[in-house]
Amino acid sequence: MTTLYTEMTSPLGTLQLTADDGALTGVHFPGQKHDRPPRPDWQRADDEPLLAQARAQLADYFAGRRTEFDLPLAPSGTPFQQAVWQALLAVPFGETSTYGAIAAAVGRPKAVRAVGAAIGANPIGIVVPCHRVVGADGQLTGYAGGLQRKARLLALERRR
Amino acid sequence: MTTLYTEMTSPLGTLQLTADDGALTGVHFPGQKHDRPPRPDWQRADDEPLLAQARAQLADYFAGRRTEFDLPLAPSGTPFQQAVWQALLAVPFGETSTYGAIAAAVGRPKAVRAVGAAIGANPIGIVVPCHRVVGADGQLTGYAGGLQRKARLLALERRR
DNA sequence: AGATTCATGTCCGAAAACGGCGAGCGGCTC
DNA sequence: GAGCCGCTCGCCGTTTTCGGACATGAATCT
Repeated sequence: MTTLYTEMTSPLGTLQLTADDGALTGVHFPGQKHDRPPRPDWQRADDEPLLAQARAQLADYFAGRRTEFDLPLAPSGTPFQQAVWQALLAVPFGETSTYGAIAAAVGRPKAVRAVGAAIGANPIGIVVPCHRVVGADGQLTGYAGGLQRKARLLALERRR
Repeated sequence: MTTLYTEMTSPLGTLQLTADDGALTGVHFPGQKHDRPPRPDWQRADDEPLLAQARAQLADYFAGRRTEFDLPLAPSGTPFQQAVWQALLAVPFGETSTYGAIAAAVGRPKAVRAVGAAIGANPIGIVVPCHRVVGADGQLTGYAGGLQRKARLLALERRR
């Protein structure tokens, strides 16, 4: 049950990918909020099949050649968070949703702020498209990697 | 890093021994305060060398044939608790100490009640002789396994 | 229109409560 | 007086509880 990780460069900066037990568990910009700095008991594994595959799909995404990811995911979090992240996966490339819509989707229409917090804690950036959630009035309210990056991701998806 | 455990019968009731990674981590009377009920991810291992050895030494102790234990111990706790439990090991068979004396021994002469709490949380009963600590006036103030058992342990040690 | 209120899960820090104590003090007995 | 309770209060690490801050938004009130 060792944790494996690798890194890659993207138009938005370095990305760190983490995998546990055959499933992707993290995609972070180093230094972002809630990031997971590599620990000594982790093992760097650039050539591990899953990590290599993830890196390739992300590269394709940034190059505009891919709109969906096909990877085994295993983010760790509370049941509520799991539900929220699951709901995020249903927001398609190029579209956006709102915190209220996600809250409704998980059956807690009033837990809007809680949804905000859960989305903020999303450990698998980009692949779990937390950047596609905006305020009810369309405003980009926040992003763990910085609003700048959120805007550029949305622009990238709009461009197609 | 799997947890192994076994059981044995003693004059004071059933004892449950737990071991992790080559060292003893617990000796409990099932049902006592702060006990650790076996979990599904534990593995019963009556014949594991360390556990068998511990069982034998405890049997000798109850039979009056042994006054000291020789086992690798690894109780898990806070630094303060570790210090207190370490100090307990210095109280010899047949003698008693007081909460105040232990407090002084760990360099916190005034942390008497804290010492009481730490001793109460001792995960390795009998082997780490928390039963040898009594009140300043000689009163048996408490024991996770019940005062009854504390009294009988002290009687056993006095008998020799 | 703008300001205020409230609902809601999780994390985090602060604050309070809780003990397997023991010294000190005031009253009581003889 | 000299002991002997018995009460009160300070001590301190750990655990539990509590209060706020958050990647919000609909409804209600000026």
